[in-house]
Amino acid sequence: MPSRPRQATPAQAEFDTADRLHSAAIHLLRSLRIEDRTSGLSGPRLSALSVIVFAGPLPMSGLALAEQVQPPTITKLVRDMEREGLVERVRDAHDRRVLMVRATDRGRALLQEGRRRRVVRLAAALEKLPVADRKLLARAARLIDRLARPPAVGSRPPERGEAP
Amino acid sequence: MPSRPRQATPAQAEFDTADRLHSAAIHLLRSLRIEDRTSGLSGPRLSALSVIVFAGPLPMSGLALAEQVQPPTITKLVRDMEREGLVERVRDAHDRRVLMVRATDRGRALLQEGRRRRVVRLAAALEKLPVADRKLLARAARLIDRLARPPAVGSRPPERGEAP
DNA sequence: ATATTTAGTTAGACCAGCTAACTAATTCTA
DNA sequence: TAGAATTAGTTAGCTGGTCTAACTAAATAT
Repeated sequence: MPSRPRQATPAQAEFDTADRLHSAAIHLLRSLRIEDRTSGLSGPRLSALSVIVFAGPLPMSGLALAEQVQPPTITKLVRDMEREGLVERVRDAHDRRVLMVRATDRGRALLQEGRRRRVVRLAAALEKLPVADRKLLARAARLIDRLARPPAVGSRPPERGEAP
Repeated sequence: MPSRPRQATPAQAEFDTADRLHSAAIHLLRSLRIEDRTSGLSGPRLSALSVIVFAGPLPMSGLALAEQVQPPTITKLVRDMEREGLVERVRDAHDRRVLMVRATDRGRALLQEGRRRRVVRLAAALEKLPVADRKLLARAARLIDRLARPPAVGSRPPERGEAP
């Protein structure tokens, strides 16, 4: 979609790259979403469950922060996942306002499976690429994720269980 | 969120990369979506409008194909964008079943502006990266987009205005 | 002339996100 | 220490994007 008429804007190259990344992300997620119906785990759920499993039990607010969404979004997400037995909410003893979320065994198991399903097609496509391209994408993935969390840059104390 | 226990699976490295790309795409789009409210153009709209502008007037079905979504999704998307004066639908004279979609001047103008808005934060972040990283991301964006359109691979003739 | 195929829409569902307004628990302060 | 302010989370209600199933209308094939 890019390849628009060049104008003498500063940072035109960066703009184009940003634009292409944007499109690529949309198309990537759309193509992955095909697997949702069978796996029962959408992208956002998979992503949240992943945080819950690997960043240990954490408060609702922590999850909202990690996922970069507003609290009500997390309320709904966790409520639905709780209904399906993937996570549990436990009232914190020290501060009875906070609810700690943790994964159930079933949640842990489904994370593996769901992730495999959702990502397997992409992984298969990756296998067909030349080694250099695969390496490039591995590095790019890390870069993008760092780039995509601008409010956090340098300002958010690392969450429990988060890589330093 | 990856960094899971290594198992001796074939293609473990590709799986991890795919997983990371998945997360990165989710977080990227979430971070970009913040600009939506001000621009009036969400990701999907921006993406569709971009196709309409640069791939010229095209039938609804062509847009659905390009965007990799089902026809009803396009019906709604285009209907809403038409309401806002961004695109028009014209009955094709030769085959009166098909509706050609084309951008209005207003649509064209808003595309520029909306894209700028939505992507400007990311572009700014890119500018702060070392040159090598920027180049890497530019290449990665193209790779990802190609990867993410598996049904089209090799089968779709390049659209007008699309880089060859 | 009818049957089949194709393009698009409508209806109805679901999920993910938001803001605004609320409750309950905690902490601050006068 | 009583009341005010803050914090954690929920509820209600909206928008948007996506899907499938069932439909209409036009074109094509038998």
